[in-house]
Amino acid sequence: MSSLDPVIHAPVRLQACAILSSADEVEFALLRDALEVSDSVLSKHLKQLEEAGFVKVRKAAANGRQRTWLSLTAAGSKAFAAHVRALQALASTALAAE
Amino acid sequence: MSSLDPVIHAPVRLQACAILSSADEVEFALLRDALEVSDSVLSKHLKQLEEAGFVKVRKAAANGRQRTWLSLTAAGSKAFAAHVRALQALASTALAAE
DNA sequence: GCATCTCTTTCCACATCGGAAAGGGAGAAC
DNA sequence: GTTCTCCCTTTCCGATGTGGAAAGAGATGC
Repeated sequence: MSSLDPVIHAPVRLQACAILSSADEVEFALLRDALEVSDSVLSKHLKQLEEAGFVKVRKAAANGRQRTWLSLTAAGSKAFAAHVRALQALASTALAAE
Repeated sequence: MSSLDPVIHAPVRLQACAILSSADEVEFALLRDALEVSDSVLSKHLKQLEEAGFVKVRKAAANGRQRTWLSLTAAGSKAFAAHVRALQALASTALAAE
């Protein structure tokens, strides 16, 4: 019945996708702080999203330090949007009773 | 950061709450079929919701067979509504970028 | 009694998760 | 040019969650 993608549904990744969908690119450290997770935890979640083809990783050995920039792929945006729609469908089922 | 309740967020329980919130009472078998899970799986998820104070179980040894009726408690409705609001907040963050 | 229906509980194997710590890899410092 | 530091990655670990199968339990119906 459900079209809830488990790769996206996990709280950390769901919120990561929401943040990523709100900007072209987001820095690793910014995402880590926003989600309030450790480096390793974020890295592991991003790996899952990347392996699912939802996130693109860009390493920029930019001015001085190296930084990692994350963004949703087209497939990622699409999957996230579908996920949100599925959640909204759930919620509207609920709201219909009020 | 997140106000996503893990007891509610798990897909099976999230959908169970959505269904329960759309009716006064729902029969065990109907919920099981709607969620497409086995008896044991539904029973275990309901137990978690019950222990969290979100679901009330009513056993009706009614006409012939015994039936189990489920409903959200006031706390359950409140928690589910809060959860939906948290999800909507996430989604709106995302939509702001479009 | 004995079977039947309707859950509930137990057992088990497996996946997921987070934290700590060790491991790179790329510049910066000296 | 070796060492240091920064910025992630990966590994290791224990804890938790999940589903399926099967046994159990409680209330009828025969």
